[in-house]
Amino acid sequence: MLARTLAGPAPPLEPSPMPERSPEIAFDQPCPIRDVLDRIGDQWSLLVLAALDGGTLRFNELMRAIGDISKQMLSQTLRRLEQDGFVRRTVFAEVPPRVEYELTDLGRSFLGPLRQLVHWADENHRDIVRARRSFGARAG
Amino acid sequence: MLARTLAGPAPPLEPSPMPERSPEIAFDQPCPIRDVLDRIGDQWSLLVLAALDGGTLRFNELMRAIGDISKQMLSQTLRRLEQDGFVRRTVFAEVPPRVEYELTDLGRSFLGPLRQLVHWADENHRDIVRARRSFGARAG
DNA sequence: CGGCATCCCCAGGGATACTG
DNA sequence: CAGTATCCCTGGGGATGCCG
Repeated sequence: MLARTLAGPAPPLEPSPMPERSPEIAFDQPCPIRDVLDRIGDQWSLLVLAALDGGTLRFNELMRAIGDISKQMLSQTLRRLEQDGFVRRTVFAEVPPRVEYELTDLGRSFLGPLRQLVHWADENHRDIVRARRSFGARAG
Repeated sequence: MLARTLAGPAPPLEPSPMPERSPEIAFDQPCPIRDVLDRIGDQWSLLVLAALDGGTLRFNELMRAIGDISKQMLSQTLRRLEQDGFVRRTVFAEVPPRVEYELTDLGRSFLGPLRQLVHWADENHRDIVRARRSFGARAG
């Protein structure tokens, strides 16, 4: 299946007609990209990462910052991000309890490519909306 | 909600509490990024785009290329990508019917940022897997 | 061949209540 | 405050069949 293609070695910025396959790569997940995208591709992970880009936040601060996320989802999302090494969780032995979340180096390094994507989205959103409209005009 | 932050030109490094919603912000989608991500963030869009990076393909060729996608999902994914202007669909009046899919300029331009992300995923996948394992060691 | 329509199932996720 | 446990329901998406 094509999943392998996405996992190719280096992303040539030049248009390369032949995507090379690396036959020997097969760890836990068949495709690193699918693996990564399955995580950050969910409804909330990117929002959480973006929120933490501003600095350390506590659980409820994150809830308020994102606004429309449930406790359960925030909790689950944070655990996964922590698990994958994007986020560091620090518990303070206080009363009432305090837990702080912050980006790790890995998490911060991810924001680079992410910003590229965000930038592209910003730049091209108008075109997309326009395409969508004109498509709506042609079809129903 | 935080969605706006992702759409901003430059993410504010100051922790800016935005507890209130902006009721007036409502184009088609509240946030370009959410809008774009909701599309390409699904299970299949990126795979389709990657497949078409190699060149024009027909419907069944795409099915075979991706391998584990159903007709319905491929059809739906292609329609959305076409709708958003990433993909061009060409129907040939032949018997049997022939339909070809190819990337538009917009679609191709998107592969730039995408490759950055792919590159990052490739580079850091090992670290992620490692983090995941060590987390599994600490917790259950 | 290239799809849309239909059926059907189950897991993702919201709401709520409870705990440390 | 910072979660976990439980319930419940919706809709995403697979399988299949039909049509141009």
